[in-house]
Amino acid sequence: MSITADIIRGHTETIILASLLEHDSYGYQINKDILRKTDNRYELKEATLYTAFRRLEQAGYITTYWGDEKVGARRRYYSITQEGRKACEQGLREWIEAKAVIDRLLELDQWEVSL
Amino acid sequence: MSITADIIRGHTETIILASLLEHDSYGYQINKDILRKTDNRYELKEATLYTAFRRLEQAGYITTYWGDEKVGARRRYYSITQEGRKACEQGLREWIEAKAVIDRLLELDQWEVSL
DNA sequence: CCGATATACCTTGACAGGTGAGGTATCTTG
DNA sequence: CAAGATACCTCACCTGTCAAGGTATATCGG
Repeated sequence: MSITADIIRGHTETIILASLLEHDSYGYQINKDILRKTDNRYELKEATLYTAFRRLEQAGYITTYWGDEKVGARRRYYSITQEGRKACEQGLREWIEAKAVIDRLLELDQWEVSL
Repeated sequence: MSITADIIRGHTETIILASLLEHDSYGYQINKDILRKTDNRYELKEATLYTAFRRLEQAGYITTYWGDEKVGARRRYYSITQEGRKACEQGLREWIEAKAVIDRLLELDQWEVSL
């Protein structure tokens, strides 16, 4: 896990929201999805994940319900709300903007050859 | 200033180091440069800037000296060290990596059409 | 059957970086 | 002479991350 936390910090919520866009999911699964999508390069810490869920719920961006597993550990599912979709889109916009700004500031073109 | 702090958080030090790559500079100037480079979209808060300088100095990434202005307010200049250059390059690598990871997680391609 | 591992959830306290609010001093310009 | 720009700085507070701890169930090899 070479990616330092502070680099990702602030994107956590958008990442979680984005993972709920297509279908409801639960904590463990969301994290495994992240791991898979990034070819094992990144994974949220559990504490980070669950505190983010609480924030998102409080903000009205997600709702939650318990799954009815007959077998195995119980699962708490999360569902993105309409407001959550808006927030996700907003987060994405901010990401695109931030990316442009940081790229500009790090003057990527200066280095690209040698990296 | 639409870019939220947490999005930039963690890049501050790399941004400052990058601004010192070509020539020494001082706090106020560095911030104005950032403002100019980003077309007034982004600017570091002064408190953020100066605390970052202290960290960078402590880490041995920059050295500092007072300018000999005959007129106007005094300026404290900063100079990037060899280690600072390495750290900057490392920060840039991390940025490139993080960018790829976040892009993947936000599945940018899903949206790009509508954004 | 027992230990290890995977699945699945959760909380707490500590820590680090960002920042609002406050301060100092000099120079320019109307 | 007041206002604003230049230029520096610190402190206390806030927020997100995370190590460390906890709970419970299922599977699988030996």
